[in-house]
Amino acid sequence: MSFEQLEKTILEKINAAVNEVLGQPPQQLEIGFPPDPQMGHFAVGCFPLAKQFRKSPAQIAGIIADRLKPDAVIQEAVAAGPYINLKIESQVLFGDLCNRIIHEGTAYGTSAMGRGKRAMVEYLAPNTNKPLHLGHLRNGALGMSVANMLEATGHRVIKANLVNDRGVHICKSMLAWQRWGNATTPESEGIKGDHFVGNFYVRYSREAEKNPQLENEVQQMLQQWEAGDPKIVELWKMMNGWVYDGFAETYRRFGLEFDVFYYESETYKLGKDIIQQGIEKKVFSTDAYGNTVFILPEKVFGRDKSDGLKKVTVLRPDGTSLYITQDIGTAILKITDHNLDYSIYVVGSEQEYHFKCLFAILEALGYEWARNCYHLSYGMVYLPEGKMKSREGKIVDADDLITEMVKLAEAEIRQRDPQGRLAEDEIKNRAEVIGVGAIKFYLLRVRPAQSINFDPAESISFDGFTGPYCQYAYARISGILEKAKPARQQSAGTDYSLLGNAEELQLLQQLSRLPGELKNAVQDFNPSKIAVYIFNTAKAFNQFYNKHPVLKAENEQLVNARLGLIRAAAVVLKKGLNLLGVEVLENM
RNA sequence: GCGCCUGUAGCUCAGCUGGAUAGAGCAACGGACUUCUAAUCCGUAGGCCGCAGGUUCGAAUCCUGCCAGGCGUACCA
Repeated sequence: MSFEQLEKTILEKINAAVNEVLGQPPQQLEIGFPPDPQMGHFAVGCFPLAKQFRKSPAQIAGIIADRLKPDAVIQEAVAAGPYINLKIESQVLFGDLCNRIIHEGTAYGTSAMGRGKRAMVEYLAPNTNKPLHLGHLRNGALGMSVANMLEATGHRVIKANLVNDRGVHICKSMLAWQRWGNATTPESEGIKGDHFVGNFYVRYSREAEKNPQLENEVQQMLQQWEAGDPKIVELWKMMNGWVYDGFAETYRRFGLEFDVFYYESETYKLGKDIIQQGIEKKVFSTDAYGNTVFILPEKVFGRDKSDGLKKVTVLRPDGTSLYITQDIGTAILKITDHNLDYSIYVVGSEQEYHFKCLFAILEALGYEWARNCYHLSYGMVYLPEGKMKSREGKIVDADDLITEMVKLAEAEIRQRDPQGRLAEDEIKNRAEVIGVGAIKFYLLRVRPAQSINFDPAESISFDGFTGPYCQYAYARISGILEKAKPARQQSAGTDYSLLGNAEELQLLQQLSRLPGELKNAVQDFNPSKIAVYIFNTAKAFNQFYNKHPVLKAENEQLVNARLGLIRAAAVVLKKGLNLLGVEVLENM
């Protein structure tokens, strides 16, 4: 019997009891957990029945609890105020769930709710004039995690990266290299390509302060690029190539994957024809300045400062396009390229208004799927000194941060291995998994809408509510299972009725929650729910671990039962961490 | 001005589709390693859940108003 079936069985028994004692079946009751597992394994609040039977919830709970006699499933039913607390026979409670989790393995918790649905997760959207920073890491961690969660719920997921590879800012680093680069390359200087190019972007900003004339040169360069000037295009290709090499390294290291790349150099002219069609369909109009505009529906957007209807410009009078123009085109391109059911944009909260407008326009143009476009908005990452600004150098570089965290993890590993028994590459590998895991967990543990005040001291912690804490719980279990092997394989004859102490119950209850937690998390694109859940599960295991021996339990039957429990816990921890994009280690 | 987000322990945050005494981590203090990995565990201390009303048997949670902070507010991306 699965947990869901178990809950259903319990409700059926209660329904039957109510019908017998009170003369009619009850309205919909919900099953939950008592605050303390010692009180019972499940709880049912009787509030909805108060009106139906004109008795206080406590009275009703008492009547029902008296009627529920112990049987093969229910061990005990006790009324506690308005609640009925139920204890379940251990073999049923533990055995069924542990067997199921061990049997299903990584499939545990997954569902088919998205079967047949195709979802695109667009995330990261870097600029090719500078390296990635902490904000990109939050975006990347969110994007990967949401993609993982969608996959785990049966969706076919396409991960897309919309690369901002053109525009004045790109020309700035190009111009700087042209003037002061002396034909150097990332190879010749031994610098990662994106950093190499980023240095020229910074150089430009410095020089432009002294020499305003540079601004004109950049504009001129942009025009040459748009005109397809072979020399400029070649320079652009070469420098972007350097950047992509650099990005690829960071993607690999941080575990970011993409199925499709869209480049703005290829999409920036999209959307214009759609605007033309929209004009014919009278979706767009021309304003007093000659702009082609979309009038935003008052019901949703309200009115502007001077009490007029709000509008958004989609084409300038000279016919040139805007950010939103190409986004309209790209949105349509994505759908036609990949036959999508859902389109998810992982973009910072400062662009909420933009996406609200974009989706409204798409809907007005008659695209039904516009309702299945979601802006996964997330809060900013603030540094102790304030908002990150790359031009002022107030920034946390992604590569630097990763390297720093990995270094700290490495130091920690060496400290635990004073005799130097570990091989160098083993140390390096562990440090990488722990360091990267710590960053991802740190960025995902708060809900997306929350802005993050980046606290270096807190972010480098490996204790408490952190990735390494959860990884450590997994590694501990692996250690035990390793020692138990090969003598004991989980057998169908494991006697789970021996389990039932407070820590075992707490752990089991945690394990039962994964399917529900995943469903909740994916519904509002919120990986923090998984992070919190996995932390609580790791904690439940650690509490159990500290109080009860597994391999040295009183007798062989108990050893086997506890092995089954922690084997199931390992499955859940690994699954949950993987959903966050965090890897696990067998040893730490 | 308007829109969205945020306000919970010294700090960082869970909880927000209303239900049992408001939780966790960090920091502080005190304990537990001859026992399966102490990146762990246990304990102590710490709260007008921004303020004021309202709805309800019941409000951190829902509604209204106010206060404070962040982000945005077409013709940048």
